Amino acid sequence: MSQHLPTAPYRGTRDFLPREMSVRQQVFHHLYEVIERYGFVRYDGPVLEAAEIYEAKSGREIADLQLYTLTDRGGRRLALRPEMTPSVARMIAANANSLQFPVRWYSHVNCHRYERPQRGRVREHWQINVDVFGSESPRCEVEIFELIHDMMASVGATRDMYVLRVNDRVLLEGILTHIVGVPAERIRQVSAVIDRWEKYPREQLLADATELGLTDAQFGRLEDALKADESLLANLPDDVIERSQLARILTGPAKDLVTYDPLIVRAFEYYTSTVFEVFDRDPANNRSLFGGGRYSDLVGLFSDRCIPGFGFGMGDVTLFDFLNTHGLLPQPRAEADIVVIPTQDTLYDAARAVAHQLRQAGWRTSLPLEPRKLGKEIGRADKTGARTVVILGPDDWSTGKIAVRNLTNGDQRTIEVQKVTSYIAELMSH
RNA sequence: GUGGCUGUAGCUCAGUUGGCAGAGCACCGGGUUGUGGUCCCGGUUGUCGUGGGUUCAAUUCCCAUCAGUCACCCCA
Repeated sequence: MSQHLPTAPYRGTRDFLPREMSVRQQVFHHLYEVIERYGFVRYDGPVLEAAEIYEAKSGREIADLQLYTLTDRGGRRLALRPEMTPSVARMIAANANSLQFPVRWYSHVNCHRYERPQRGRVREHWQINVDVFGSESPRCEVEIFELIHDMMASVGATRDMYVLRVNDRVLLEGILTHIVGVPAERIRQVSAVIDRWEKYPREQLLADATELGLTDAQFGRLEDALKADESLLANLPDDVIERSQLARILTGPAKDLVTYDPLIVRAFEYYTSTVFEVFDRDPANNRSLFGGGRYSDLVGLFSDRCIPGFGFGMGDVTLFDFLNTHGLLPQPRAEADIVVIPTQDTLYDAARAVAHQLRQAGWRTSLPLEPRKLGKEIGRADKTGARTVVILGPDDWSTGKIAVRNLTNGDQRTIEVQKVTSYIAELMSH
């Protein structure tokens, strides 16, 4: 009685078999292409980092509860990266003296968080990270927002399927300070209440606010402020508006890229002004798809230089839920375009030569590895998705000919072997 | 970390007044020797998630545990 190891992947992690991988590759290929079209260049980095880089700025929840940590043989405390932003900030700091700012960088990496798996959330996810470093200009925001819409369009999404909700912590702070009258030391806690605004009943929010020292009148002003549109910004002092990149966007021609929403807060502590989240409009995925923001100080963890960053992370789990919900997932790609089948084992080397010719011409071509009856082999070729089979039989071959069968419509023609690539090119073109 | 639901062949599932397990699909082979997608025939596959308990006997009842799933917390 043998005891085998489990075949299931570790909880919250996923195997990607070729069929799923094909779908993923197609989707990500579209995204990479759009990102690179904006002039972003790809980087990568280690999955292990010093645990400290997350404990400083990522937020208590992540550092205390969701970090995979380990101690190496030298006693160093390490963590599996739960997100990429601290890593890229580290790389920027390390290479700041040789980079020409601003830089546009992107990556696609796996990140780990120790969480309880459920819809939209696993323990290892694959996240695309897109960041601009070295510019305070609101043009960073505009460029990234435009990029996001292009990325969504590239995978088939239309603007009615999702919404890009944007806020600015500078504006939020201004509202809390100057309109609601929240003391500076309570801003963060009140922000956390706002983060939960859409999920909690009003009584709960009121109770939380009261506990933080807000009067009923203040809570009323908070409610009104959070319901208001961008006209509210007129009530804020000039110096607050001055410090906000978003305020300038909301009054300019790029305004229609985003929806201003004072409820967007985000948990990462390192965000300093603009914050945004993309939401699926379908109620089946009632959570944010992905998001990002502006962080002025993160590079400062590693260096005296102050290099601002602005960017976002897009995780695969929520993205694929979105694509699935909207029927936007592509079909897996066929394993091969063409299968070359010898009807007798003695014709294997001849088939190999024909296959080689087709591969030289760029076709994905496979040969059976085990001898089988022709009918079986054609059936197998069909199931793998090949649209064409080339059949080598002794009679045809002795006169320099082969049979080419179109599996889509069953048409078959016997042609001279020298013409195989041009004939198939013609066949595949429609 | 908290709570609800679920756990039988590779997949989707059926299977109780407790008696040593089934279907469809998939996979493999055959229906005469070089022609698939339909049809017919045959075959492989399960410690009934795991460990205990009750019982003459448990897939079926009880407990625990693990896993999946949904919600909460939080977030991507």
